[in-house]
Amino acid sequence: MDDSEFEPLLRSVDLRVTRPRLAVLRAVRRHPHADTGSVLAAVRAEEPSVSHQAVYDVLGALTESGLVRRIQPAGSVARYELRVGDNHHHVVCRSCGTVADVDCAVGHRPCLDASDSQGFVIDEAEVTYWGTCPACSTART
Amino acid sequence: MDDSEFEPLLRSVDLRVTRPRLAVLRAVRRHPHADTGSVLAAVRAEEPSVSHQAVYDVLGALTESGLVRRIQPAGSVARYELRVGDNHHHVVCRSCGTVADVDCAVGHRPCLDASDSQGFVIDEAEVTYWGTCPACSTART
DNA sequence: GCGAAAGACTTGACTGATTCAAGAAAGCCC
DNA sequence: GGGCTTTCTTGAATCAGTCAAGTCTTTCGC
Repeated sequence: MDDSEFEPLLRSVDLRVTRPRLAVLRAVRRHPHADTGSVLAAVRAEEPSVSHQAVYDVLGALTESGLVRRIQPAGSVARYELRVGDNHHHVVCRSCGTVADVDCAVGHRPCLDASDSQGFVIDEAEVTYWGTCPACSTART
Repeated sequence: MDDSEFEPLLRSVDLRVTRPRLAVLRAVRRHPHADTGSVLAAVRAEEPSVSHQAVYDVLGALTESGLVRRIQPAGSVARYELRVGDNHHHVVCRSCGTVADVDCAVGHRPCLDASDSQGFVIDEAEVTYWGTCPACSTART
């Protein structure tokens, strides 16, 4: 409900402050790992006239500027979360697709030094853990 | 061209040996990291009458049985490679989407022990490196 | 080898996330 | 407040992937 932090955030990356953008940021903060559809629904709860295209545009702009982080586990649509400074990773449930945050076991950037990078200039190492969430583990028993 | 190895492979996982399946396996071996469309094209080069649905079905079956591995970096369609025993990872070019193999820096399963797994039962840790491939690095200069 | 049962393939339609394009509206600097 | 630029709305299109129904193959017992 407190947008005071989002406004300067947007300005800091040279993005104009608009109602749709603030609404998207709020939605992403309240629903971590939400997909575009969920963000759209959350945004419309407070700003009914926002178009789905606007949400795509905004999420794209925020991702490009680094304010939000886009993740897309195999078999899933794109999901978004507020970019926080830490380099955390994600666990994805193979059964229901739920995503949860996981701090990296290694204190610092994990495995960032590939032994043989094939000449690629690597700038990020993304780790995705796959498994079964508590709910699905129980259900399967 | 030597299918002698694929036939027992299919039987070992209780899959019937069919022309489409052998063709898909050959295609995946010859084109590592190929997407479904490329696999379809390669398959049709030798088996013109194979339907696109068959390729989806076959890739699904092979993935499920563990003979091939499906990877899907964010923003990319699904890509496939022959499952080899090693636990290698991938570098993806942010610019052109090219995928290359990378041996893991850590000798064994990297980061598989998440510090806090949120109650998830984790069975795999997937690492994706993001960066710029040699060709795109050069082009951008 | 032969025939039945199960599994796999073909055909054709459909879904749903994401993107493209053109014009209207709003934010920002002076 | 005026005007330029960016952003948003509207509406259509694309494209990977999926669904469904019916036909053909592979397998396996005899």
